[in-house]
Amino acid sequence: MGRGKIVIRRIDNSTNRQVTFSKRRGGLLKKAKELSILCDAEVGLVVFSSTGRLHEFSSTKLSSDRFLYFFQRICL
Amino acid sequence: MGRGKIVIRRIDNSTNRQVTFSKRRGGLLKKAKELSILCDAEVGLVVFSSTGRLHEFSSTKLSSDRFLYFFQRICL
DNA sequence: AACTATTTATAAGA
DNA sequence: TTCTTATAAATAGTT
Repeated sequence: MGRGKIVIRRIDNSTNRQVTFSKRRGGLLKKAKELSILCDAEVGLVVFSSTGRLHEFSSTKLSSDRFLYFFQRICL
Repeated sequence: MGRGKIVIRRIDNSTNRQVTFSKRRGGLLKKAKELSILCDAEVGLVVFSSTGRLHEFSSTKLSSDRFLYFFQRICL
């Protein structure tokens, strides 16, 4: 979406990468919230930038047991 | 996006809600993957449907310490 | 499950 | 870097 079509690969230029990160991070959070509201779903979202900082998390409180199930799938 | 503009509120009709869930779940996962690739970011995404089933999770393996930090923010 | 009219997101540019 | 806008992409309603 935008003035030109892009290929999905790591953006080399760090300034451009930062700008794109800010824009798309916001868009992703918005869509996560919309999905949870429209469809009555629990949604958890975590985004760590390449510098290691946590920038966003979900709008929804997940139950601990569901989160731990997620943990097992993602980390173990 | 679509034939008409919608208001972001719970979709009452369960068939429509299921269809929208399937469409938007796919779109959200795609965008999560794109963000992680384009911006070299770690992204974790969990979506539980209203029936309680885990349908998606992130394309990225998060480190346990980052995940536990996320856990503290979301669940505690 | 496909289609397409429209809305929405966003890549470049100012 | 914040705002704008042309264009790509997602998707709501339809078949």
